[in-house]
Amino acid sequence: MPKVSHEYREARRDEIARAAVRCLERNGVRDTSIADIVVESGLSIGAIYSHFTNKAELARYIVGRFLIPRIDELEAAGSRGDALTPREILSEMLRVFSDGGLPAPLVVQFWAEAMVDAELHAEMTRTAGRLGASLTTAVTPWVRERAGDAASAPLIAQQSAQTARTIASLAQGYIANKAVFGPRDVAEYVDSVADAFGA
Amino acid sequence: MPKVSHEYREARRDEIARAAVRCLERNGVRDTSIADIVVESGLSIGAIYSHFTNKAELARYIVGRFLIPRIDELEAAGSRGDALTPREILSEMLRVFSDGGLPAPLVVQFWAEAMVDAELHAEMTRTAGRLGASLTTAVTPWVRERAGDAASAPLIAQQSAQTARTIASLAQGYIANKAVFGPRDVAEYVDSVADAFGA
DNA sequence: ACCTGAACACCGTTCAAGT
DNA sequence: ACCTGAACACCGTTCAAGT
Repeated sequence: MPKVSHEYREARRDEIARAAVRCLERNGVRDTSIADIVVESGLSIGAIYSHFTNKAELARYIVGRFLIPRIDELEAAGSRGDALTPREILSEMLRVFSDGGLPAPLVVQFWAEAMVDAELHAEMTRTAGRLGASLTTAVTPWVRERAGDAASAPLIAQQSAQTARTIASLAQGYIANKAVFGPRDVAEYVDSVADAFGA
Repeated sequence: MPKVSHEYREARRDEIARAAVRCLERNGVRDTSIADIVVESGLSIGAIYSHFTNKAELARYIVGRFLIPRIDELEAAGSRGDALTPREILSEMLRVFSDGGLPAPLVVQFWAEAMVDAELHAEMTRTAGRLGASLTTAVTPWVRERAGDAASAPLIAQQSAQTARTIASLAQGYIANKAVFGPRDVAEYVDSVADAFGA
């Protein structure tokens, strides 16, 4: 396969995906039709269907294309930092998700789509698995420090995974709450969690 | 308006709503059509449209009908209890949302619908407002106790509202996480939050 | 007043035909 | 190979007509 052709194809897919995201931000998942994306992109129905087998695959591409770089940022932040606390990891994660990321209502709509589209659910589980691994890695030093020398490696691994899932939950809680009730300062949220659930 | 007629009408709406919920639990919001509800209920298209102006109003009715009793339960629990901690309030709230309530994936799908349907969003904001008020009431004694005698009433009210929003966020986080990644024990989640964010 | 179901506008997707 | 757009099956909703 010639390289130029591959690059052209990727560029075309990106062009379509970016047009789709503009529609999604304007009207939400439910109210953007293929016809809207046709108009926004200036292409034709057939052109879109020659690059994506269906609307769900386009959604999957968008999730991968726009979310994975953010996960990479988080992973980088996690691996360069040393013994970050869950609070710091959550703050970092929400920073990644809030400024310039996909808008919160759109993230919630993707969750909902994933409940219904098995392929999208698989794609999300895959990306979320990477995210979970990053979070687990990032939180392990903190867990080890608190557990003391007596703790076995499997115990630390299990506790790290559990804490990572909790951090992911709190991030999801922030996003869902923001989507339904409007914006909230990240620092205020994290402080409030610590304040209400501390000790 | 004669009472029997009103009761008949309410019963009919309930019959339709229950048939709809059976479809929703089986196939999700996106994959249940009016035609499905027609089959499930044994009625006709027109019968449904003579009781609900459209699909969104049916969704709104379902939210009100099935969620409000749960909120009332929570309110009752909050007002009979004295100085519950945020942990206890969150546990109580999740208990209400988990056993026998609407399944988590369905709740997420309703959030997504609300992003797109203004009327449903208004209905959700209204029910969520009541929930927020209940949570605020429930958490106020705890906030007051911690603040000490020096704290002014407006400060306590503001902090109670803030804590209530945080509890709601954590509940949403639990629901979203459960919907995407599968079930998790409520007590384990709450303990893990306290453990990771304590002190 | 409640209900019926054919009809309508619109949706995602396909596919024969063009370049 | 990429693209076109008419055609198709299906969706939510309407409405003239029945009881």
